[in-house]
Amino acid sequence: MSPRKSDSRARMVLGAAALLREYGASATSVDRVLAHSGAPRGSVYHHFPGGRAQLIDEAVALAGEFIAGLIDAAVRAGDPLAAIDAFFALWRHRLVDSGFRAGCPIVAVAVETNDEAPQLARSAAAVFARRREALAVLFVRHGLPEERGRLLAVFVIAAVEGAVIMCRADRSTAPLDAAAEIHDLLVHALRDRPDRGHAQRS
Amino acid sequence: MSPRKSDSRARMVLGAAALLREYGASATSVDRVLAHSGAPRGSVYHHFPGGRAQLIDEAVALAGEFIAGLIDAAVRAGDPLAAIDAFFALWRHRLVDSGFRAGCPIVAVAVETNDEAPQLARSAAAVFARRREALAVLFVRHGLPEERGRLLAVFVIAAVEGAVIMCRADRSTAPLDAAAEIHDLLVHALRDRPDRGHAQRS
DNA sequence: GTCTATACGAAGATAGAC
DNA sequence: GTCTATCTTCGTATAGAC
Repeated sequence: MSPRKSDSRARMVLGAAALLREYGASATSVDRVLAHSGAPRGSVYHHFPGGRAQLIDEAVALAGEFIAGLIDAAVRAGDPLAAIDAFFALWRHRLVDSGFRAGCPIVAVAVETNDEAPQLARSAAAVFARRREALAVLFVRHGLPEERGRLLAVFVIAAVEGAVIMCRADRSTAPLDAAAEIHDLLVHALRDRPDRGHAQRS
Repeated sequence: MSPRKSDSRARMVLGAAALLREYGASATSVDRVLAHSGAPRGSVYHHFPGGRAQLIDEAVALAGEFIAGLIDAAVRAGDPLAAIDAFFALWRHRLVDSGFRAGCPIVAVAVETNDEAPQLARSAAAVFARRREALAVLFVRHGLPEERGRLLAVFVIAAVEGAVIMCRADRSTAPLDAAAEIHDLLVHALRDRPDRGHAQRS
């Protein structure tokens, strides 16, 4: 768009993503993004005509694509179980490295979003959907039936996101470790067991 | 404490919990709680000397105990699997009834909490721990070994919380439905399969 | 693209009367 | 227990110069 690449614009989006992880969506104000990224105050609405909402939205898209891209790369590399392990390990390292202050920026936006900013909810939903699909491919490649792969992808994404939240609150990686351990058992069980009919729920 | 029971105080705590569910922690301002609960503005700091932080804290404790109490009641009633189904159903109904606006208030606080309000993180952690223990009892009663029951409790709580977040973003109960379906398979698998040694992760 | 200055609202919290 | 100011800080956003 611009005649030359803007450095401060990219730094603002990265800074916004970092603040989303550590402080949540509401606390990610324009002022704090500027302070964190060192970008100049005067050009905020030049780079982001949509104001703060646009900035957050781009940060969500960037952070979302980063994770989904990792999963895609793992699919191409061809070792599904190692890829899932890496997925758990990524969050574990982020938690520890940040002193248990960093969580998932997508979750932060999804939880704090309300009717006044519907676009942010849609962006968060798109990131979740993208991630689910990438992970489902991984499970199917690992030998699960397609339907089970999709269901399991939802379950695993949900469990990881929930575990990260609990890890932050507990200041411990124990919830994520427990989830990883159960996950191993789960994948083996779903691959080995025949698909019996299951009870219908109300 | 007071010579007679205060009505507006309880209404404020309930109102705060409702706002936490629908709008998140940062959006749960004292003003909004007052407007939502119809409580008088003048007595806020009489009832809550600790200010807004104390109000949120009590709302977290109240909402947390409500869910944990449901699980406890299910344990006493003696039908573990029905109890878990009810656990999933509770969230499903809350989502649908609120037009997919309501989430988990504990998650909201946990995600938005930062270093300036460390007590809130501790309160959220306590609620999660309480819920994990109640659910672990349920699984052990269902026939799982104690260690697996504890691990599975963490996993299921995490998956439900994560699924609720995704349901809100997607405006659909599909993630929660998928989690419930996988959960059935998981419980059966972990009860039936012998406890093999599993690979150590870094 | 970047600057300073400023308008405007909402938030938490306190003071002092009743 | 409840009322009505009021203080201060912080947030988004805009205006207009450079």
